[in-house]
Amino acid sequence: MPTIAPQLAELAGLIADPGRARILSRLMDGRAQTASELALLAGITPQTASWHLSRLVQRALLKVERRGPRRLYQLATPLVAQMLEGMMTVAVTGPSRPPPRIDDQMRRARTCYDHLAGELGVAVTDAMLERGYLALDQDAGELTAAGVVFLGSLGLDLRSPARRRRALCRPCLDWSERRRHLAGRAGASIADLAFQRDWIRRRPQGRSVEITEAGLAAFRNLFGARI
Amino acid sequence: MPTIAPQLAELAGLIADPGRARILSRLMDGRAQTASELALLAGITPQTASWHLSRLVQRALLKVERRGPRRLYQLATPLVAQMLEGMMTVAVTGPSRPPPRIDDQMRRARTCYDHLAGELGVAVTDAMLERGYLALDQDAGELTAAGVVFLGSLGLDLRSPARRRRALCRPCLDWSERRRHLAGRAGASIADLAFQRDWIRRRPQGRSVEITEAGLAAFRNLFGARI
DNA sequence: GCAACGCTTCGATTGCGATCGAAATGTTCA
DNA sequence: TGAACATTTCGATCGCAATCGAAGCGTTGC
Repeated sequence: MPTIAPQLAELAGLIADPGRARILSRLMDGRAQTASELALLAGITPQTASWHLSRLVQRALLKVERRGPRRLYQLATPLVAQMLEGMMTVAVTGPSRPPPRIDDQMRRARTCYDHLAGELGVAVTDAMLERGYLALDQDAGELTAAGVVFLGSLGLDLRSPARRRRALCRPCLDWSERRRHLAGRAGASIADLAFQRDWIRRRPQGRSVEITEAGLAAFRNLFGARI
Repeated sequence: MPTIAPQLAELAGLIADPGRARILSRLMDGRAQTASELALLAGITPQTASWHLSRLVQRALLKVERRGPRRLYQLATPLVAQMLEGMMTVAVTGPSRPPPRIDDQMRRARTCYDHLAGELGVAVTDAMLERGYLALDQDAGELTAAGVVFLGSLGLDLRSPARRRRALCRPCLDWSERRRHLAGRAGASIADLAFQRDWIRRRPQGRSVEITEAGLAAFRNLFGARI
């Protein structure tokens, strides 16, 4: 009875190394990084990092792009990000885990591949739930008619890719807040909007984002988020 | 900058062993198995299996229940199943992976923790999509009004747990068919129904299920599934 | 063409985890 | 209480993968 267990084990083994795990979680925001940057981040020498990166690329967890003499690495597909997101969720949901000391900026606001996470992500999601724009349960979610109208008023048309379908969303379990927040196409659209309108800015390194003055006002007034 | 990378690596390391991976994928159907059965399945001695199982329990991937002199192991939470499902998806989505030889029965019909998968799961999902009962995209899904009515006619009331919310569903990427199929509360309800009405039966071992004569007729006539 | 730089390949070392035999523990039933 | 059985603990062995120094490769720019 051949199963996929060997492939599962192989995949897990690729993530099981601390250095590779650091690299992968750093790339969770979808941006690309050079090999040197990743080596520095992972606390290993460039040659070791190179070996790790080549394995990750070969197994198609990462893709690489040559930019001049340097190579830029990033997650191969959103599917990989989603998988890592699920693993992180379980990783912090453990039994009597020592409370994971998480970077304050990271906890405050960050991106989770394509959508908002941290206190900001949860606050926005809570506000949308309260206003009846959204329904989320354990493993599925739905934008209400009022929600479609609301996002439409912000200039987001979530019907664009496939007009026969309504706007779709899914819940993502936040590993710092241990609360569900909005992901999926709706979540990604809101994050895009926030960057476009300069409500949030990426910090030079790390996945955390900075909430601007305008952003704080927008999230509070437009969304009703308590943040 | 403390991150969750170490915990991610530790978790992955727990899945990275072939024996443990076999055990985990065997338990993906949510049922419990004894330590001996799992040892036999994984092809290792009972003492080695015991060591693996204790690690999995300690890290809260499994929970154990004592039934007389034997111990029954099963996945600790649905969250773990969902994580493994995501990993399996990536595990078979690799680049030039040698075509994973998958057990025929397994490919035909199986359960994925709480919902239908394999050809059967995909066929039922396709039929529901065609009839406009369902909308699925990359990472979210939605039951239409017609879908709620349809499932209601089968005796399924998906509003029960929380009446303020509509019936919710999510897509699950099938690792044998490489196609999306219905999961979430709606998917689980349909699978429950199928077991209750004896449309499908669990095979003594493994996660594959047998489609009964009545089941074949039901899936074809009631759902319009081409199977 | 040559130097500078980023990255990769090679080779040798090291440490940790998987494994199983042997023995201990625990549970049920007579 | 004692026998039968499932499971766990202990101890020793073994193999593999992570690591880094040194050297090689490839690209860019002068």
